[in-house]
Amino acid sequence: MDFDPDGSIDHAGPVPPYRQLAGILAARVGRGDWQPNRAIPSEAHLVQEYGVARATVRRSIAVLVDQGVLFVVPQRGTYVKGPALP
Amino acid sequence: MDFDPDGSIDHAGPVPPYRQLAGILAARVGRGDWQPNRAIPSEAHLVQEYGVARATVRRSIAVLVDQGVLFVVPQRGTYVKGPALP
DNA sequence: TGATATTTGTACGTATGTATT
DNA sequence: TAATACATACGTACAAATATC
Repeated sequence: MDFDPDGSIDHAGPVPPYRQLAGILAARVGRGDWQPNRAIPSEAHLVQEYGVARATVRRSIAVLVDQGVLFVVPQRGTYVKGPALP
Repeated sequence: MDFDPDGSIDHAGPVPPYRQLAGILAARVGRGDWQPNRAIPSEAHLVQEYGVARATVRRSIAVLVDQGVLFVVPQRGTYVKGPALP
């Protein structure tokens, strides 16, 4: 599955929003919207930007954490995974 | 962490309910309440039995699926993982 | 020192969809 | 046809840690 980094969420289609958002965010990481070891927008921001519930945002992030694309620092933010820091 | 298979959920303590329930269910599996390749009670049943939200039950199950204790068959039920069937 | 804002963690309840029985 | 069971999503609330002022 390939997603458009500039796409929006389709609440009617067969692909659940959390998968769409995971794909969109992954595409944005791949495009370089956010650099390695830098924070992506907060969950609250993504809720506003994509018009989904926070639980949906968190589920999308969980998918990408599982895939090794992002990592979360509690009470700090969610970051783009990069090469190990020396 | 070890949990009492006959314990209940403490909503006040420091251990979040989803972890408590995961521990309790794991203890019940270990004790043999449910046999391998047999279904455990439904999510709705566990909601009633332990007095937590369904999201909490699902989160507990997700932990145990991740640990290889249970597996889920959509629209069928949640099962105790056992040795591979011949 | 204290207060406030931000951010993620957890939990609740409710609703609808889909597949199976 | 109806009931059951899991999948997904919404909104809301409060806690805890961190950052800032």
